[in-house]
Amino acid sequence: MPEMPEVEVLARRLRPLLRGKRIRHIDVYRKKSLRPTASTEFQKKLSGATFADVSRRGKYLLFKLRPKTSGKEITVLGHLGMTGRMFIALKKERLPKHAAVVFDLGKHNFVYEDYRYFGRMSLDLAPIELLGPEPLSKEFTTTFLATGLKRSRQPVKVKLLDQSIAAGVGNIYASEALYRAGISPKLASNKVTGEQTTSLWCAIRETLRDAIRYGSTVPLKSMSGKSDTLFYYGGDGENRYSKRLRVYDRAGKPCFHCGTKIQRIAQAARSTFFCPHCQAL
DNA sequence: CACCATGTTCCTTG
DNA sequence: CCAAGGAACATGGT
Repeated sequence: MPEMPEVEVLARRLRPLLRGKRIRHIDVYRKKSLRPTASTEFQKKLSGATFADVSRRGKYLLFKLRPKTSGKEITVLGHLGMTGRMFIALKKERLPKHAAVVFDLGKHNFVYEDYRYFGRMSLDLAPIELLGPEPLSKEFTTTFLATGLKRSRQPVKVKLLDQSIAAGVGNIYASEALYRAGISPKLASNKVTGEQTTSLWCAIRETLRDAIRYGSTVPLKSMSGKSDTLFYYGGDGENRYSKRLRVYDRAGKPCFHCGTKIQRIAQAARSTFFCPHCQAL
């Protein structure tokens, strides 16, 4: 689920569903999913609190809550890792096998589940201090991007995953943005020209904006077919969105622009997809 | 058994 | 001090 557009769509979906809901009780099935916060502290601080807002920063979700007794607002940070999901379900519905934390909201549960447990929910806000600007905000300028790229010899695809460059860009959209910009993922960051920086800047923003729009218009369905898991992810499908991802997970398939076979390579132990013709070095 | 998977952090090496 | 590479975290699917 979890790159910036997916998290943004999730935040938008959760916001109206959680606002005003009071937490009766919290079940912690996986204490490590709250690291570094202790489960006792988490439960004590949040039991009786009311959700006031849900927002996003990079790939992190921010839950704002009003405490039970008057006091200052509480912020809970959420991260979905690779496989995290969050959704609202009727209490009578069976919990998923890998439910990590479940908030009792009365008639409904707010469920955080994550079968690989790379994600987390915590009261520690330190992670967001290290993030670079939001790529769709005015703080993210071509100059900022150029400066970030200039002092690295890493391949530009690898550098795009650095959250201090543009918060929220992940492995899928890094490949997608480079394809749109016509830049080889292997090009060293400090060799990216000024002109290329500008097209990359545009491509990052277009790619993310399009992905948010896609997620905002497509019905988010569950994999189980039961409750709405508020989940979306997927490459080529049979539906009208089949061209949403242009290179990611399309190794061996023809480039939509020139027909050349899309290539998959490994960079920093992660897959990169690109068109060797449209993104020549 | 092998290799792959939307992410981050820690440890080592240079 | 920093940049870069690799492993670890954990549970699957193919």
